[in-house]
Amino acid sequence: MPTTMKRSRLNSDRIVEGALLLADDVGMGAFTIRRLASALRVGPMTIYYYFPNKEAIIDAMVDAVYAQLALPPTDKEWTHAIRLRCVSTREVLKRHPWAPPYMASRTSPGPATLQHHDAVLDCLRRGGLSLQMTAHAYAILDSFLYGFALEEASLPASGGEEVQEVAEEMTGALDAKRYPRLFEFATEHVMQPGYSFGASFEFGLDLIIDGLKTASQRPV
Amino acid sequence: MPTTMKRSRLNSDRIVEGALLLADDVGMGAFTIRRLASALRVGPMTIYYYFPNKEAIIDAMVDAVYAQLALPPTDKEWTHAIRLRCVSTREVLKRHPWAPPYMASRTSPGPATLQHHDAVLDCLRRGGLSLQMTAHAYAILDSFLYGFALEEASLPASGGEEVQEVAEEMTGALDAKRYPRLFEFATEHVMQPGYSFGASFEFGLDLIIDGLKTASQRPV
DNA sequence: CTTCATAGTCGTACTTAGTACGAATCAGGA
DNA sequence: TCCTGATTCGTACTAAGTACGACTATGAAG
Repeated sequence: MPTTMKRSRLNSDRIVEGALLLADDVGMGAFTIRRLASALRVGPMTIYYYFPNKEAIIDAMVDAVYAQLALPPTDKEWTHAIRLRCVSTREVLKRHPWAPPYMASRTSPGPATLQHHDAVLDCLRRGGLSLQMTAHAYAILDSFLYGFALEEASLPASGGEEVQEVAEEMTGALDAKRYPRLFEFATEHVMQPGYSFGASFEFGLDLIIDGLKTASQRPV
Repeated sequence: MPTTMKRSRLNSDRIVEGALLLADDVGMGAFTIRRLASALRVGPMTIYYYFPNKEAIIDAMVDAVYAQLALPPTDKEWTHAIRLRCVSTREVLKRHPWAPPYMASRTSPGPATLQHHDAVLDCLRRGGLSLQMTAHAYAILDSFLYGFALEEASLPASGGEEVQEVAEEMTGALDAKRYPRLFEFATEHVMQPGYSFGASFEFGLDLIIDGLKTASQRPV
């Protein structure tokens, strides 16, 4: 064994990788240096050889998330390209439900973050949108993406029938007289078979992209 | 002085009030029981007479935020009523930039929260939207509101020219060759006089409401 | 093969949090 | 006056982030 030593050496990438797994698993509330170190089987202080502080680790985590987002393909019409990028973003954010608040609030973007933004801006500009319309489009789309991910993150594993079960519990404790519409909504929609919060994602995404397309075709 | 004693007694409302002020001021990262107690001029443990733990305080804070949101007026067309409610929500969230992640993720809603949701659902249903379309509308609108507030919260006091200054700093450290579109966007749009991120809010809100109106008028 | 500089790792300890436990205080009624 | 329940808080335990400096292993120089 020439350069590979018995216990593979630690490095920043391995730390970020472990950090993502830990955050995905326990959430940022329980994400601590000590737990991260423990997961990596090193002492807590070892982390500080590679990162100056916890903030820097979170910065790197956020950039690692951006790196997973599909860039809008350059050979498609901008509406289709952006749609693919947004669907990909939603998939990634489902894997990293802790991420949206951190993605929206970082002030020191990493290289993957910059590259991603540059690619999205390029897609919109090449699609013929004005700078003003590009700004609107990007703000609206990302607000929707972050907000939707935020809401989806609080749902119980949005796949199965757990949503219905939770809804049943909550509805039981609900005053049907005081909140008739909530009651109606819960019993006649959420608790129905086939209900899926996620279904609103594609509907909303298409609604927004259609609106942007129309607006961008309007004369000044 | 009959019932009013020298030092007004503490109570849950006063605690929540102080908690909102503190969180608005220092953010949730620095929001601690000790600081809250200090601001209220009591010992840290006094808080625990009124709330079982920090989580319960945050629940109460979130409900207090919901209590500030204007309900959609019942005597207007649903699109106008919802629009007013959304504009109000955005104003409130600007005052409480810490709130969106907490509002989206609470699992024990308070009375103001329930009432608000009930009123919004009522507005949409009375406007003729199907349950399915109501679900879409609510999910999309709130995603947009939370996401937009989340992004706006990370901006430097979105009013003045600080945005331009920060943009100039960031642009200075930016590789214009590697990220040409970011560079273009920063120099030719963000740093221009009159730029305002917030301007995208009303544009996006109207785009979404228009889309919802159109969709709700389509046959099944 | 020994020696040593260096990269990498961690033991210890200080500071700040949340909060359990129970003692101290204070107001009003008996 | 004395008791009782409502408040308030002092003390202390546990868990974090992280400064500081010591310890170790590895590969280069002699």
